[in-house]
Amino acid sequence: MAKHDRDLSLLFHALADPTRRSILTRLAGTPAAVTDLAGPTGLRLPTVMRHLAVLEEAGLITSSKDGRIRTCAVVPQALDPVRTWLDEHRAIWEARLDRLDAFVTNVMKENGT
Amino acid sequence: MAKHDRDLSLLFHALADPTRRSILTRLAGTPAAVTDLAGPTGLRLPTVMRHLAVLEEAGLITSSKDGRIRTCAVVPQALDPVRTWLDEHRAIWEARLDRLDAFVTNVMKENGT
DNA sequence: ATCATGCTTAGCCATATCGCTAAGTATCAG
DNA sequence: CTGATACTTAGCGATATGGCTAAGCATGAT
Repeated sequence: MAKHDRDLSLLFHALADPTRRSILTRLAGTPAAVTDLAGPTGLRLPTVMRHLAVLEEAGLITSSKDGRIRTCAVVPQALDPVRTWLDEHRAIWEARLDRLDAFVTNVMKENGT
Repeated sequence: MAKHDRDLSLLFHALADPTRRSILTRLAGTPAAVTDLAGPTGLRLPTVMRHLAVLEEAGLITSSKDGRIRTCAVVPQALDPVRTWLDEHRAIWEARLDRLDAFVTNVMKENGT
């Protein structure tokens, strides 16, 4: 439970910036070099590097250097914890909405969670 | 597309803090008063108030005051934009993983999306 | 009227974030 | 070797964040 706290915080924080999200979107189709990623943002290279570092720390992207070119690529499974958190909470929230709190409690008992 | 940018940033930022996530979790089952929410965090009231303000600005909770007690409750649909963003990106990312980009494009055409 | 309770506001401090420039380092081309 | 390219590092400034205390205000109980 509390174990994933840091992961989640890093992930959510990484996703909280429009520039970083646009980088992720741009990176979705194909891996790209740092300069290619910087282009459309209109930001300077060091600034973009920082964003990439944040994304990499959160585990959302990987990068490797070939010659003088660093290529960045997306890490699809990285979003799993976010998705899990979302699913759990949506379940509880909607249960509350439908006034089925008891039901949820029951399901959780059945799952042994 | 760019229209939801601010919403998403506010949402992700609100979710990036462990204290705020714990408040949301605590609030999942039942609405609660500010003091009740502050208790388990070990933080002072003004600090908790700030967290609540962030959550409310992001649309994740609502609050109303009855007498001198402010009661906070979760807003379940608030997570929809997050879920949407996640779904879209997971689709693209996994497509890339499985090298089935063409297939996804196809499905999207069939769905008229 | 008085006091306790529950929230609210104002303001301080430390640290983090996001942008930048300037000056590196490391390839690759000629 | 020289120069261009592609990143990298160092460090600065403005603003935002997350915590606090102290003091204020409104309501409920006595």
